[in-house]
Amino acid sequence: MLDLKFVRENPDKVREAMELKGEPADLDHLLEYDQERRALLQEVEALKQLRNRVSKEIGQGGLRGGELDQKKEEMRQVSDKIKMMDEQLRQIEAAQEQILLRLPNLPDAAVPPGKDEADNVEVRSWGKPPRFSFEPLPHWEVGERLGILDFPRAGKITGSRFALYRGEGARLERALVNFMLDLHTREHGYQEIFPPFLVNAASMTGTGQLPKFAEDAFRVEGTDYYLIPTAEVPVTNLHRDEILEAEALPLYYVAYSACFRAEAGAHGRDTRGLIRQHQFNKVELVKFVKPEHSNEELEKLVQDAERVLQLLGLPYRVMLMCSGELGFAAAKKYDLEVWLPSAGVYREISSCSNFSDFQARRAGIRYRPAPGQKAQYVHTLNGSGVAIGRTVAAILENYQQEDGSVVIPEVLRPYFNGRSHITAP
RNA sequence: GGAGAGAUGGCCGAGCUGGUCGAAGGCGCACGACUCGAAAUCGUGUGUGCCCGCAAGGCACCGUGGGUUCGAAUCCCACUCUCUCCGCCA
Repeated sequence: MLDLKFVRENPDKVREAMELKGEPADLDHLLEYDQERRALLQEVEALKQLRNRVSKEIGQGGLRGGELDQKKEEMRQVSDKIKMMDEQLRQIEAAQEQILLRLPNLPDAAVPPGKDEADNVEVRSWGKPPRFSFEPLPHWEVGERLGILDFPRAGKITGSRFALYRGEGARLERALVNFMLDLHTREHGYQEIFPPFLVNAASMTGTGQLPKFAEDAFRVEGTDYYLIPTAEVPVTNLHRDEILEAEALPLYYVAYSACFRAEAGAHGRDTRGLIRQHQFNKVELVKFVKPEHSNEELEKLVQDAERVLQLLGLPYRVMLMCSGELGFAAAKKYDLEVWLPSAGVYREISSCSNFSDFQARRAGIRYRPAPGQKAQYVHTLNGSGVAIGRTVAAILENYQQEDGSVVIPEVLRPYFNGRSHITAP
């Protein structure tokens, strides 16, 4: 959320941001409501002042019979009027809030302007795509031949866009979760969190999923609970409505969670394999930092995510997202894209964003810069460290052998009793 | 699921027979005094948001939402959450 005062004073900047991001919102009405609200507020506050003053007079007991009754009657009418105006005010404020919650964050100055992924900028790449002496198969075929992925059964049990892992496949998924958690907690200084997978509407609003993207989330019928689309939601909201001590910053958290996405509007895209699922696993990195450090913290966050892919030996590139690809809440974002040999393309496997104070303002996450000073909003960041399902896909494809087996990356072998291959039973 | 207790400022905690309560007291914190310096001690100060604005000022907030009243932290109703006990249960 943007600061209303900032919006009022810099409507052009807000408009520019909406255009750059392709995230339109009703700024004109917001500004109208703002004017209306302030005028009404002055009126009603004058009435409240009057009521407070007269009520105090009455309380002091100086008034006698007729005069007392007259004042009470007057104030009764004033109160009625106040009640009406307060209700009006409440409606304006609610309408205003709805628009304000739909205004996108401003892009960071370093973000390249652009419309779609063609305008993203490659920052660096790592590793070389492997050469095959045979035609590499897509990961779902590798997995199905090995008997470790079973999409037909997942479809029977639940429906499309769900996966079932079996045997070494299930173990691979679990190994990756543990490997990533171990790496980030032991070597990168993150504290492990295991959060609830269901959150309330306030939390979804705090990180920006609501109100704008309600159709992307699964909601539990008859409740106020949503299945989390990412651990970012519970972990960022961990400090909702809190004032943190300056010495406590920066805070680094890492969390494994299942993630649930309705994938509304994704009909026909990535219908096969593990790339786009309604439920997938992810290890997420979340940071709370002082505003002046957020961009350097983003760089470190990206490197922490890259480390996962490097240790797994998976070729990838780092892309700086252009304004149009930034999304609603981010000020700056990098994607890590991993090489998928079967399609011959790089696919997103991690997304690392600096949200500046956008989420912090929504969620009321502040810190006190120095004792006695006014609390101000922290900056929040998060990034996948990394998505598990897509990592499985990348491993199956990059490490597949001509005989149908898959080499287990060395760092994962401790989780496989030292074994080096996944082979068909 | 049943019964009871509670929710107050950065934290703890009074107030809850309605007005003198934005709220005692303590802790914490800031500044000052004392000191070579520090601790201890003493003094002063210290919530948030909004409106107006040169300044002064005003309004709101005591879990949330309603109600009663000239006036509500205080009374009434509903809801949420926390704790205790009982039941059920992985």
